[in-house]
Amino acid sequence: MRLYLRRLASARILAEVSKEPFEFQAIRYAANYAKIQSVAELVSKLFSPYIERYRNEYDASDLTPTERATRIITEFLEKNNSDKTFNKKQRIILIAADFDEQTLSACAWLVHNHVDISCLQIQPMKVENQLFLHVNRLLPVQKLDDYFVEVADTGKSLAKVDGELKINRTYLPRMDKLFEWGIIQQGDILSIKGYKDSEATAINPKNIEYKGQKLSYNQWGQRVTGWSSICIYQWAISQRHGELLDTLRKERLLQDMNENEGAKGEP
DNA sequence: TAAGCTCATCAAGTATCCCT
DNA sequence: AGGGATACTTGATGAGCTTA
Repeated sequence: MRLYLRRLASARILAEVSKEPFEFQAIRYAANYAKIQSVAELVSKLFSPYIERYRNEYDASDLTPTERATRIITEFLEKNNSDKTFNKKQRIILIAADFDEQTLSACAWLVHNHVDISCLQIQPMKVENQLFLHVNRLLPVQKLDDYFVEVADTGKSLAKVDGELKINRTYLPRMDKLFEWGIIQQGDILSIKGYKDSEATAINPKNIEYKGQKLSYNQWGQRVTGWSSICIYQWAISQRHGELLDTLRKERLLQDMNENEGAKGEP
């Protein structure tokens, strides 16, 4: 944490020295780092020089900075089960004691245009002899809708049986929501798990192009597998993410749930 | 024997048509 | 235009099968 705060301070100083607003600096960093494709590239361009420079922060050992950097990153990715999704998506989180109106306005516009950027206000607090950090998420704003528990969130939906409402099935987000969340984008390549030559290009939430033909997602899945029916989310893999759509939407739901709980738990 | 996988079934959602 | 009936599409579910 200490190291992190010092880096934050460095970034702030850098922003002040360069006279560049720090939100734009963050975007520039995200865009630059988005080009990094592999752990080796990350190690050689960033982490190894960092270890070389701040050698005293690490325990003495026989490892070279490159070996040490590679080991740290690989262990981190394995521990977080992220080795297959390494640097597939960039997220910008701006943290400061306060934000000026121009920064908030620029970030709000980016959020509105589906850029994954958040503004967190962090203020240290002292209550009696204890120190706390008060974290307040300023952007994206918490919508009233986010506090409603939807049918999908409960994991079950209601169905009419013999004139009575009964809980009978789960209802998970569908293609339109996956597009809205950016999990699938126009032009993304999808394939069916275990089926060669099943690659197709996403057109919109309704259609996908497969071998020059515009089909629904289900039609595509049925055609590739030869089955009479398919739950496409459990079979379609996004090449960009390297994961099943079902996994991706569940991860997103979990992330939303955690963020909501975090926001509700704030003082 | 438990866990995971496959795939058909069928309820729910959506689109279209037709009647008023 | 509105609403009811019908057809079509979607996808959660669970039975049966396979694997460890």
